[in-house]
Amino acid sequence: MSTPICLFEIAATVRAKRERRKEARPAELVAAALELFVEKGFAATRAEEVAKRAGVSKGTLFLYFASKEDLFKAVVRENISGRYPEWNARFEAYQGSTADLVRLFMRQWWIDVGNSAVSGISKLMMSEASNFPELAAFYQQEVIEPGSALIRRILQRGIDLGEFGPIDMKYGVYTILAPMLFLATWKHSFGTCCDANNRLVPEEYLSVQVETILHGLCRRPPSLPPTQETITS
Amino acid sequence: MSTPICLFEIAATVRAKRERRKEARPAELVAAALELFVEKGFAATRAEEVAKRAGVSKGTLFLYFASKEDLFKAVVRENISGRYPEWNARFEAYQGSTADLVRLFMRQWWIDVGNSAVSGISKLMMSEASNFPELAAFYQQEVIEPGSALIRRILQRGIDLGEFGPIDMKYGVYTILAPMLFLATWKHSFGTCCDANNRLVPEEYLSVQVETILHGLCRRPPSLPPTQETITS
DNA sequence: TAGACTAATAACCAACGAGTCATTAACTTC
DNA sequence: GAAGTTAATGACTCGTTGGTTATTAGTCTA
Repeated sequence: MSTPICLFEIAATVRAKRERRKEARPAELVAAALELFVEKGFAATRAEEVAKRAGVSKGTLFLYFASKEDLFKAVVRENISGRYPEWNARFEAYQGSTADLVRLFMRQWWIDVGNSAVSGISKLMMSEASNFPELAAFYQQEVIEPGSALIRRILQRGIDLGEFGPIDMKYGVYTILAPMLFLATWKHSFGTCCDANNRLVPEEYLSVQVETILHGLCRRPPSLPPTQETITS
Repeated sequence: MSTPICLFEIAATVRAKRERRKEARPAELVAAALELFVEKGFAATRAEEVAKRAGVSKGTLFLYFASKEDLFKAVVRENISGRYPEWNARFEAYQGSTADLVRLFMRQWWIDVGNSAVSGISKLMMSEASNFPELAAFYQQEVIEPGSALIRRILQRGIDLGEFGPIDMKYGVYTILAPMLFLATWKHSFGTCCDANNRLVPEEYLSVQVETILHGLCRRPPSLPPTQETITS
Protein backbone atom coordinates (compact mmCIF):
# COMPACT_ATOMS: atom_id res chain seq x y z
CA MET A 1 0.00 0.00 0.00
CA SER A 2 1.40 3.39 -0.93
CA THR A 3 2.03 5.98 1.75
CA PRO A 4 -0.38 8.87 2.38
CA ILE A 5 2.35 11.23 1.27
CA CYS A 6 2.43 9.57 -2.10
CA LEU A 7 -1.33 9.93 -2.45
CA PHE A 8 -1.12 13.59 -1.56
CA GLU A 9 1.56 14.10 -4.13
CA ILE A 10 -0.48 12.48 -6.84
CA ALA A 11 -3.55 14.51 -5.94
CA ALA A 12 -1.50 17.68 -5.84
CA THR A 13 0.07 16.98 -9.18
CA VAL A 14 -3.27 16.27 -10.80
CA ARG A 15 -4.81 19.40 -9.32
CA ALA A 16 -1.86 21.64 -10.05
CA LYS A 17 -1.89 20.75 -13.70
CA ARG A 18 -3.21 23.43 -15.99
CA GLU A 19 -6.17 22.07 -17.84
CA ARG A 20 -7.16 23.52 -21.19
CA ARG A 21 -10.94 23.25 -21.34
CA LYS A 22 -12.14 26.17 -23.35
CA GLU A 23 -15.64 24.71 -23.81
CA ALA A 24 -16.38 24.04 -20.16
CA ARG A 25 -14.99 27.20 -18.58
CA PRO A 26 -17.81 29.68 -19.21
CA ALA A 27 -20.49 27.41 -17.74
CA GLU A 28 -18.32 26.62 -14.72
CA LEU A 29 -17.59 30.29 -14.15
CA VAL A 30 -21.27 31.17 -14.46
CA ALA A 31 -22.17 28.46 -11.96
CA ALA A 32 -19.57 29.68 -9.47
CA ALA A 33 -20.68 33.27 -10.00
CA LEU A 34 -24.31 32.39 -9.34
CA GLU A 35 -23.37 30.85 -6.02
CA LEU A 36 -21.25 33.77 -4.92
CA PHE A 37 -23.54 36.52 -6.17
CA VAL A 38 -26.36 34.91 -4.22
CA GLU A 39 -24.23 34.55 -1.12
CA LYS A 40 -22.78 38.05 -1.04
CA GLY A 41 -24.43 40.26 -3.63
CA PHE A 42 -22.93 41.72 -6.79
CA ALA A 43 -20.66 44.44 -5.43
CA ALA A 44 -19.40 42.36 -2.52
CA THR A 45 -18.45 39.38 -4.67
CA ARG A 46 -14.77 39.32 -5.58
CA ALA A 47 -13.82 38.35 -9.11
CA GLU A 48 -10.91 36.35 -7.77
CA GLU A 49 -13.17 34.30 -5.54
CA VAL A 50 -15.44 33.42 -8.43
CA ALA A 51 -12.41 32.27 -10.38
CA LYS A 52 -11.12 30.26 -7.46
CA ARG A 53 -14.44 28.50 -6.98
CA ALA A 54 -14.51 27.66 -10.67
CA GLY A 55 -11.00 26.26 -10.36
CA VAL A 56 -9.24 28.85 -12.49
CA SER A 57 -7.25 32.03 -12.00
CA LYS A 58 -8.69 35.51 -12.07
CA GLY A 59 -7.02 36.15 -15.41
CA THR A 60 -8.96 33.27 -16.93
CA LEU A 61 -12.23 34.77 -15.76
CA PHE A 62 -11.50 37.97 -17.65
CA LEU A 63 -10.49 35.90 -20.63
CA TYR A 64 -14.07 34.70 -20.98
CA PHE A 65 -16.02 37.69 -19.63
CA ALA A 66 -15.16 41.27 -20.41
CA SER A 67 -16.13 42.51 -16.96
CA LYS A 68 -17.92 41.55 -13.75
CA GLU A 69 -21.13 43.06 -15.15
CA ASP A 70 -20.80 40.94 -18.23
CA LEU A 71 -20.46 37.86 -16.05
CA PHE A 72 -23.58 38.84 -14.16
CA LYS A 73 -25.58 39.19 -17.34
CA ALA A 74 -24.52 35.69 -18.35
CA VAL A 75 -25.74 34.40 -14.98
CA VAL A 76 -29.14 36.02 -15.52
CA ARG A 77 -29.51 34.73 -19.08
CA GLU A 78 -28.49 31.23 -18.10
CA ASN A 79 -30.78 31.00 -15.10
CA ILE A 80 -33.80 33.23 -15.68
CA SER A 81 -34.49 34.87 -19.01
CA GLY A 82 -33.73 31.67 -20.87
CA ARG A 83 -36.42 29.80 -18.98
CA TYR A 84 -39.42 32.00 -19.73
CA PRO A 85 -40.58 30.06 -22.79
CA GLU A 86 -40.94 26.93 -20.64
CA TRP A 87 -42.73 28.82 -17.86
CA ASN A 88 -45.11 30.64 -20.18
CA ALA A 89 -46.04 27.43 -21.95
CA ARG A 90 -46.84 25.64 -18.70
CA PHE A 91 -49.28 28.24 -17.43
CA GLU A 92 -50.93 28.90 -20.74
CA ALA A 93 -51.86 25.24 -21.06
CA TYR A 94 -53.63 25.18 -17.69
CA GLN A 95 -57.28 24.06 -17.71
CA GLY A 96 -58.66 24.42 -14.14
CA SER A 97 -60.01 27.42 -12.24
CA THR A 98 -58.00 30.62 -12.16
CA ALA A 99 -57.84 30.56 -8.35
CA ASP A 100 -56.14 27.19 -8.67
CA LEU A 101 -53.93 28.56 -11.42
CA VAL A 102 -52.77 31.31 -9.08
CA ARG A 103 -52.07 28.70 -6.41
CA LEU A 104 -50.18 26.57 -8.92
CA PHE A 105 -48.25 29.59 -10.16
CA MET A 106 -47.01 30.53 -6.73
CA ARG A 107 -46.25 26.96 -5.73
CA GLN A 108 -44.35 26.41 -8.95
CA TRP A 109 -42.51 29.69 -8.57
CA TRP A 110 -41.36 28.48 -5.21
CA ILE A 111 -40.04 25.23 -6.67
CA ASP A 112 -38.36 26.73 -9.75
CA VAL A 113 -37.21 30.06 -8.39
CA GLY A 114 -37.91 30.82 -4.75
CA ASN A 115 -36.38 27.67 -3.35
CA SER A 116 -33.43 27.68 -5.74
CA ALA A 117 -30.43 29.94 -5.94
CA VAL A 118 -32.27 31.94 -8.58
CA SER A 119 -34.30 33.78 -5.96
CA GLY A 120 -31.04 35.19 -4.71
CA ILE A 121 -30.62 36.95 -8.03
CA SER A 122 -34.01 38.64 -7.69
CA LYS A 123 -33.07 39.81 -4.24
CA LEU A 124 -29.62 40.96 -5.31
CA MET A 125 -31.06 42.88 -8.21
CA MET A 126 -33.57 44.69 -6.03
CA SER A 127 -30.78 45.47 -3.58
CA GLU A 128 -28.25 46.82 -6.01
CA ALA A 129 -30.29 48.16 -8.91
CA SER A 130 -29.69 51.77 -7.96
CA ASN A 131 -25.91 51.31 -7.76
CA PHE A 132 -25.71 49.56 -11.12
CA PRO A 133 -28.19 51.27 -13.42
CA GLU A 134 -27.07 49.44 -16.50
CA LEU A 135 -27.61 46.05 -14.90
CA ALA A 136 -30.95 47.27 -13.61
CA ALA A 137 -32.13 48.22 -17.08
CA PHE A 138 -30.97 44.88 -18.43
CA TYR A 139 -32.82 42.99 -15.69
CA GLN A 140 -35.95 45.11 -16.07
CA GLN A 141 -36.12 44.24 -19.73
CA GLU A 142 -35.08 40.59 -19.60
CA VAL A 143 -36.79 39.46 -16.42
CA ILE A 144 -39.28 41.86 -14.90
CA GLU A 145 -41.18 42.71 -18.04
CA PRO A 146 -41.79 39.11 -19.18
CA GLY A 147 -42.67 38.09 -15.62
CA SER A 148 -45.19 40.88 -15.19
CA ALA A 149 -46.73 40.03 -18.54
CA LEU A 150 -47.25 36.44 -17.45
CA ILE A 151 -48.98 37.48 -14.23
CA ARG A 152 -51.09 39.96 -16.15
CA ARG A 153 -52.32 37.18 -18.45
CA ILE A 154 -53.28 35.04 -15.47
CA LEU A 155 -55.29 37.83 -13.85
CA GLN A 156 -56.97 38.68 -17.14
CA ARG A 157 -58.00 35.05 -17.51
CA GLY A 158 -59.68 35.23 -14.09
CA ILE A 159 -61.57 38.35 -15.10
CA ASP A 160 -62.53 37.01 -18.52
CA LEU A 161 -63.91 33.81 -17.02
CA GLY A 162 -65.87 35.78 -14.40
CA GLU A 163 -63.92 34.29 -11.50
CA PHE A 164 -62.27 37.52 -10.38
CA GLY A 165 -63.91 40.87 -9.82
CA PRO A 166 -62.62 43.90 -11.72
CA ILE A 167 -58.91 44.44 -11.06
CA ASP A 168 -56.69 47.42 -11.74
CA MET A 169 -54.20 45.64 -13.99
CA LYS A 170 -51.31 47.98 -13.32
CA TYR A 171 -51.42 47.37 -9.57
CA GLY A 172 -53.06 43.97 -9.53
CA VAL A 173 -49.83 42.45 -10.81
CA TYR A 174 -48.11 43.53 -7.61
CA THR A 175 -50.71 41.67 -5.60
CA ILE A 176 -49.06 38.47 -6.85
CA LEU A 177 -45.55 39.81 -7.37
CA ALA A 178 -45.02 41.53 -4.02
CA PRO A 179 -45.44 38.48 -1.75
CA MET A 180 -43.09 36.45 -3.92
CA LEU A 181 -40.39 39.07 -4.26
CA PHE A 182 -40.72 39.88 -0.58
CA LEU A 183 -40.12 36.23 0.23
CA ALA A 184 -37.09 36.10 -2.03
CA THR A 185 -35.69 39.20 -0.36
CA TRP A 186 -36.49 38.13 3.18
CA LYS A 187 -35.17 34.61 2.72
CA HIS A 188 -31.78 35.96 1.71
CA SER A 189 -31.61 38.68 4.34
CA PHE A 190 -33.15 38.25 7.77
CA GLY A 191 -34.36 34.78 6.89
CA THR A 192 -30.85 33.37 7.04
CA CYS A 193 -28.97 35.49 9.51
CA CYS A 194 -31.19 36.05 12.49
CA ASP A 195 -34.75 35.33 13.50
CA ALA A 196 -33.67 31.73 14.03
CA ASN A 197 -36.26 31.01 16.68
CA ASN A 198 -39.21 32.28 14.67
CA ARG A 199 -38.09 31.13 11.23
CA LEU A 200 -40.47 31.76 8.38
CA VAL A 201 -41.42 28.55 6.55
CA PRO A 202 -41.78 29.59 2.91
CA GLU A 203 -44.43 27.05 1.92
CA GLU A 204 -46.64 28.07 4.82
CA TYR A 205 -46.01 31.76 4.21
CA LEU A 206 -46.95 31.44 0.54
CA SER A 207 -50.04 29.42 1.34
CA VAL A 208 -51.33 32.06 3.77
CA GLN A 209 -50.49 34.82 1.28
CA VAL A 210 -52.24 33.25 -1.66
CA GLU A 211 -55.42 32.46 0.26
CA THR A 212 -55.50 36.01 1.62
CA ILE A 213 -55.02 37.41 -1.85
CA LEU A 214 -57.86 35.28 -3.15
CA HIS A 215 -60.31 35.70 -0.29
CA GLY A 216 -59.21 38.53 2.01
CA LEU A 217 -58.93 38.83 5.76
CA CYS A 218 -62.51 39.94 6.37
CA ARG A 219 -65.14 37.37 7.19
CA ARG A 220 -67.27 36.35 4.26
CA PRO A 221 -69.69 33.67 3.14
CA PRO A 222 -68.27 30.72 1.16
CA SER A 223 -67.01 31.96 -2.19
CA LEU A 224 -69.47 31.85 -5.06
CA PRO A 225 -69.05 29.64 -8.09
CA PRO A 226 -67.91 31.81 -10.98
CA THR A 227 -71.14 31.51 -12.94
CA GLN A 228 -73.46 32.51 -10.08
CA GLU A 229 -74.28 36.19 -9.69
CA THR A 230 -73.36 37.96 -6.48
CA ILE A 231 -76.20 38.69 -4.10
CA THR A 232 -76.67 42.42 -4.34
CA SER A 233 -78.30 42.94 -0.97
CA MET B 1 -17.93 99.07 -3.44
CA SER B 2 -15.46 96.28 -2.86
CA THR B 3 -14.33 94.11 -5.79
CA PRO B 4 -15.78 90.65 -6.49
CA ILE B 5 -12.42 89.22 -5.61
CA CYS B 6 -12.73 90.69 -2.17
CA LEU B 7 -16.18 89.12 -1.76
CA PHE B 8 -14.82 85.76 -2.79
CA GLU B 9 -12.06 86.09 -0.31
CA ILE B 10 -14.44 86.87 2.49
CA ALA B 11 -16.68 83.96 1.57
CA ALA B 12 -13.72 81.66 1.32
CA THR B 13 -12.38 82.81 4.65
CA VAL B 14 -15.71 82.33 6.36
CA ARG B 15 -16.16 78.87 4.89
CA ALA B 16 -12.60 77.83 5.47
CA LYS B 17 -12.81 78.70 9.09
CA ARG B 18 -12.86 75.75 11.43
CA GLU B 19 -15.97 75.86 13.51
CA ARG B 20 -16.01 74.20 16.91
CA ARG B 21 -19.56 72.95 17.39
CA LYS B 22 -19.32 69.83 19.48
CA GLU B 23 -23.05 69.76 20.26
CA ALA B 24 -24.31 70.03 16.69
CA ARG B 25 -21.91 67.64 14.94
CA PRO B 26 -23.44 64.25 15.78
CA ALA B 27 -26.91 65.23 14.58
CA GLU B 28 -25.51 66.74 11.40
CA LEU B 29 -23.43 63.65 10.72
CA VAL B 30 -26.41 61.39 11.33
CA ALA B 31 -28.54 63.46 8.95
CA ALA B 32 -25.88 63.33 6.24
CA ALA B 33 -25.41 59.61 6.82
CA LEU B 34 -29.13 58.96 6.48
CA GLU B 35 -29.18 60.66 3.10
CA LEU B 36 -26.18 58.81 1.78
CA PHE B 37 -27.05 55.40 3.19
CA VAL B 38 -30.43 55.71 1.53
CA GLU B 39 -28.91 56.83 -1.76
CA LYS B 40 -26.19 54.20 -2.02
CA GLY B 41 -26.58 51.58 0.67
CA PHE B 42 -24.36 50.89 3.66
CA ALA B 43 -21.33 49.27 2.06
CA ALA B 44 -21.26 51.62 -0.92
CA THR B 45 -21.40 54.78 1.21
CA ARG B 46 -17.97 56.31 1.81
CA ALA B 47 -17.21 57.66 5.26
CA GLU B 48 -15.45 60.62 3.70
CA GLU B 49 -18.52 61.54 1.69
CA VAL B 50 -20.71 61.52 4.78
CA ALA B 51 -18.24 63.81 6.47
CA LYS B 52 -18.10 66.12 3.48
CA ARG B 53 -21.88 66.41 3.32
CA ALA B 54 -21.97 67.23 7.00
CA GLY B 55 -19.33 69.91 6.41
CA VAL B 56 -16.52 68.26 8.37
CA SER B 57 -13.48 66.13 7.65
CA LYS B 58 -13.37 62.36 7.82
CA GLY B 59 -11.32 62.56 10.99
CA THR B 60 -14.12 64.42 12.70
CA LEU B 61 -16.61 61.73 11.79
CA PHE B 62 -14.51 59.12 13.58
CA LEU B 63 -14.17 61.49 16.51
CA TYR B 64 -17.90 61.15 17.16
CA PHE B 65 -18.58 57.60 15.94
CA ALA B 66 -16.29 54.67 16.58
CA SER B 67 -16.99 53.09 13.19
CA LYS B 68 -19.26 53.18 10.19
CA GLU B 69 -21.46 50.55 11.81
CA ASP B 70 -21.75 52.69 14.90
CA LEU B 71 -22.85 55.61 12.74
CA PHE B 72 -25.47 53.42 11.12
CA LYS B 73 -26.88 52.37 14.46
CA ALA B 74 -27.23 56.02 15.42
CA VAL B 75 -29.15 56.65 12.20
CA VAL B 76 -31.55 53.82 13.01
CA ARG B 77 -32.10 54.91 16.60
CA GLU B 78 -32.64 58.52 15.60
CA ASN B 79 -35.10 57.78 12.81
CA ILE B 80 -36.89 54.53 13.61
CA SER B 81 -36.58 52.82 16.99
CA GLY B 82 -37.00 56.10 18.82
CA ARG B 83 -40.35 56.70 17.19
CA TYR B 84 -42.15 53.50 18.17
CA PRO B 85 -43.71 54.88 21.37
CA GLU B 86 -45.48 57.55 19.31
CA TRP B 87 -46.62 55.05 16.67
CA ASN B 88 -47.84 52.48 19.17
CA ALA B 89 -49.84 55.10 21.06
CA ARG B 90 -51.55 56.34 17.94
CA PHE B 91 -52.84 52.97 16.85
CA GLU B 92 -53.80 51.75 20.26
CA ALA B 93 -56.10 54.75 20.73
CA TYR B 94 -58.03 54.01 17.54
CA GLN B 95 -61.79 53.60 17.89
CA GLY B 96 -63.23 52.65 14.47
CA SER B 97 -63.45 49.29 12.65
CA THR B 98 -60.31 47.18 12.32
CA ALA B 99 -60.54 47.21 8.53
CA ASP B 100 -60.32 51.00 8.76
CA LEU B 101 -57.50 50.68 11.27
CA VAL B 102 -55.55 48.57 8.79
CA ARG B 103 -56.20 51.20 6.11
CA LEU B 104 -55.09 53.95 8.48
CA PHE B 105 -52.02 51.99 9.49
CA MET B 106 -50.81 51.55 5.94
CA ARG B 107 -51.62 55.12 4.95
CA GLN B 108 -49.83 56.44 7.99
CA TRP B 109 -46.88 54.15 7.40
CA TRP B 110 -46.60 55.66 3.96
CA ILE B 111 -46.58 59.19 5.36
CA ASP B 112 -44.16 58.56 8.25
CA VAL B 113 -41.90 55.94 6.74
CA GLY B 114 -42.58 54.89 3.16
CA ASN B 115 -42.57 58.36 1.69
CA SER B 116 -39.66 59.58 3.79
CA ALA B 117 -36.00 58.70 3.68
CA VAL B 118 -36.64 56.19 6.44
CA SER B 119 -37.98 53.64 3.97
CA GLY B 120 -34.55 53.62 2.42
CA ILE B 121 -33.19 52.24 5.66
CA SER B 122 -35.62 49.32 5.58
CA LYS B 123 -34.59 48.57 2.03
CA LEU B 124 -30.91 48.91 2.79
CA MET B 125 -31.19 46.62 5.77
CA MET B 126 -32.95 43.92 3.78
CA SER B 127 -30.31 44.28 1.08
CA GLU B 128 -27.25 44.09 3.26
CA ALA B 129 -28.32 42.10 6.31
CA SER B 130 -26.42 39.02 5.23
CA ASN B 131 -23.17 40.92 4.72
CA PHE B 132 -23.39 42.68 8.09
CA PRO B 133 -24.79 40.16 10.56
CA GLU B 134 -24.22 42.36 13.58
CA LEU B 135 -26.20 45.23 12.07
CA ALA B 136 -28.87 42.74 11.06
CA ALA B 137 -29.26 41.47 14.60
CA PHE B 138 -29.42 45.03 15.90
CA TYR B 139 -32.10 45.96 13.38
CA GLN B 140 -34.08 42.79 13.98
CA GLN B 141 -34.25 43.59 17.65
CA GLU B 142 -34.77 47.34 17.51
CA VAL B 143 -37.06 47.64 14.51
CA ILE B 144 -38.50 44.42 13.18
CA GLU B 145 -39.63 42.93 16.47
CA PRO B 146 -41.52 46.02 17.71
CA GLY B 147 -43.03 46.53 14.28
CA SER B 148 -44.26 42.96 14.01
CA ALA B 149 -45.70 43.19 17.50
CA LEU B 150 -47.72 46.25 16.54
CA ILE B 151 -49.17 44.54 13.47
CA ARG B 152 -49.93 41.46 15.53
CA ARG B 153 -51.95 43.55 17.96
CA ILE B 154 -53.95 45.08 15.13
CA LEU B 155 -54.81 41.69 13.65
CA GLN B 156 -55.70 40.30 17.08
CA ARG B 157 -58.06 43.23 17.57
CA GLY B 158 -59.84 42.32 14.32
CA ILE B 159 -60.20 38.73 15.45
CA ASP B 160 -61.31 39.65 18.97
CA LEU B 161 -64.01 41.98 17.64
CA GLY B 162 -65.20 39.32 15.20
CA GLU B 163 -64.31 41.43 12.16
CA PHE B 164 -61.60 39.10 10.82
CA GLY B 165 -61.82 35.38 10.38
CA PRO B 166 -59.24 33.16 12.09
CA ILE B 167 -55.72 34.13 11.07
CA ASP B 168 -52.44 32.30 11.51
CA MET B 169 -50.68 34.99 13.55
CA LYS B 170 -47.17 33.99 12.57
CA TYR B 171 -47.84 34.43 8.86
CA GLY B 172 -50.71 36.89 9.03
CA VAL B 173 -48.26 39.59 10.03
CA TYR B 174 -46.53 39.22 6.68
CA THR B 175 -49.84 39.85 4.96
CA ILE B 176 -49.50 43.46 6.11
CA LEU B 177 -45.72 43.65 6.28
CA ALA B 178 -44.85 42.22 2.86
CA PRO B 179 -46.66 44.80 0.71
CA MET B 180 -45.12 47.65 2.71
CA LEU B 181 -41.58 46.32 2.72
CA PHE B 182 -41.88 45.38 -0.91
CA LEU B 183 -42.88 48.95 -1.70
CA ALA B 184 -39.95 50.32 0.29
CA THR B 185 -37.59 48.01 -1.58
CA TRP B 186 -39.08 48.61 -5.01
CA LYS B 187 -39.22 52.36 -4.61
CA HIS B 188 -35.50 52.50 -3.92
CA SER B 189 -34.50 50.03 -6.61
CA PHE B 190 -36.37 49.75 -9.88
CA GLY B 191 -38.80 52.45 -8.85
CA THR B 192 -36.18 55.16 -9.26
CA CYS B 193 -33.83 53.91 -11.91
CA CYS B 194 -35.90 52.44 -14.69
CA ASP B 195 -39.53 51.66 -15.36
CA ALA B 196 -40.03 55.39 -15.90
CA ASN B 197 -42.90 54.96 -18.32
CA ASN B 198 -44.92 52.67 -16.08
CA ARG B 199 -44.04 54.24 -12.73
CA LEU B 200 -45.72 52.76 -9.69
CA VAL B 201 -47.71 55.37 -7.73
CA PRO B 202 -47.30 54.35 -4.08
CA GLU B 203 -50.64 55.61 -2.82
CA GLU B 204 -52.50 53.74 -5.53
CA TYR B 205 -50.40 50.64 -5.04
CA LEU B 206 -51.06 50.61 -1.30
CA SER B 207 -54.75 51.22 -1.79
CA VAL B 208 -55.08 48.23 -4.14
CA GLN B 209 -52.99 46.08 -1.81
CA VAL B 210 -54.96 46.87 1.32
CA GLU B 211 -58.33 46.29 -0.28
CA THR B 212 -57.11 42.98 -1.71
CA ILE B 213 -55.81 41.95 1.68
CA LEU B 214 -59.13 42.81 3.28
CA HIS B 215 -61.46 41.37 0.65
CA GLY B 216 -59.52 39.19 -1.80
CA LEU B 217 -59.49 38.94 -5.56
CA CYS B 218 -62.37 36.48 -5.88
CA ARG B 219 -65.89 37.74 -6.42
CA ARG B 220 -67.98 37.87 -3.29
CA PRO B 221 -71.15 39.33 -1.87
CA PRO B 222 -70.87 42.63 0.03
CA SER B 223 -68.91 42.05 3.20
CA LEU B 224 -70.91 41.21 6.27
CA PRO B 225 -71.16 43.45 9.32
CA PRO B 226 -68.96 42.01 12.05
CA THR B 227 -71.85 40.92 14.27
CA GLN B 228 -73.73 38.94 11.62
CA GLU B 229 -73.00 35.24 11.28
CA THR B 230 -71.69 33.91 7.99
CA ILE B 231 -74.14 31.96 5.89
CA THR B 232 -73.00 28.38 6.12
CA SER B 233 -74.48 27.12 2.87
C1' DT C 1 9.74 15.20 -31.32
C1' DA C 2 9.91 19.96 -33.02
C1' DG C 3 7.27 23.83 -33.63
C1' DA C 4 3.03 26.46 -33.62
C1' DC C 5 -0.95 27.89 -31.46
C1' DT C 6 -3.40 29.54 -27.67
C1' DA C 7 -5.50 28.51 -22.89
C1' DA C 8 -4.10 29.60 -18.51
C1' DT C 9 -1.46 31.88 -15.17
C1' DA C 10 0.49 35.09 -11.71
C1' DA C 11 2.70 39.16 -10.98
C1' DC C 12 1.46 43.72 -11.49
C1' DC C 13 -1.00 48.35 -11.49
C1' DA C 14 -3.76 52.08 -10.09
C1' DA C 15 -7.41 53.44 -7.42
C1' DC C 16 -9.91 53.22 -3.45
C1' DG C 17 -11.41 53.40 1.39
C1' DA C 18 -11.73 52.54 6.66
C1' DG C 19 -9.62 54.05 10.39
C1' DT C 20 -5.35 56.59 12.92
C1' DC C 21 -2.68 60.26 14.77
C1' DA C 22 0.45 64.13 15.01
C1' DT C 23 -0.47 68.80 14.20
C1' DT C 24 -3.28 73.02 14.07
C1' DA C 25 -6.20 76.50 15.58
C1' DA C 26 -10.63 78.06 17.81
C1' DC C 27 -12.37 79.14 22.20
C1' DT C 28 -11.98 79.89 27.37
C1' DT C 29 -10.10 81.62 31.45
C1' DC C 30 -7.54 84.53 34.15
C1' DG D 1 -3.41 88.89 25.59
C1' DA D 2 -1.06 84.68 27.18
C1' DA D 3 -1.63 80.10 28.30
C1' DG D 4 -4.31 76.01 28.35
C1' DT D 5 -7.81 73.00 26.55
C1' DT D 6 -9.70 70.36 23.04
C1' DA D 7 -12.38 70.32 18.45
C1' DA D 8 -11.02 69.75 13.98
C1' DT D 9 -7.99 68.54 10.36
C1' DG D 10 -5.63 65.99 6.56
C1' DA D 11 -1.86 63.33 5.52
C1' DC D 12 -0.78 58.63 6.32
C1' DT D 13 -1.11 53.41 6.80
C1' DC D 14 -2.49 49.18 5.27
C1' DG D 15 -5.41 46.10 3.09
C1' DT D 16 -8.33 45.41 -0.91
C1' DT D 17 -9.85 44.69 -5.69
C1' DG D 18 -11.14 45.20 -10.81
C1' DG D 19 -8.76 44.65 -14.59
C1' DT D 20 -4.09 43.99 -17.57
C1' DT D 21 -0.31 41.61 -19.63
C1' DA D 22 4.05 39.26 -20.25
C1' DT D 23 5.06 34.67 -19.56
C1' DT D 24 4.26 29.65 -19.25
C1' DA D 25 2.76 25.34 -20.67
C1' DG D 26 -0.88 22.06 -22.63
C1' DT D 27 -2.23 20.11 -27.05
C1' DC D 28 -2.23 19.21 -31.80
C1' DT D 29 0.02 18.48 -36.28
C1' DA D 30 3.61 17.05 -39.40
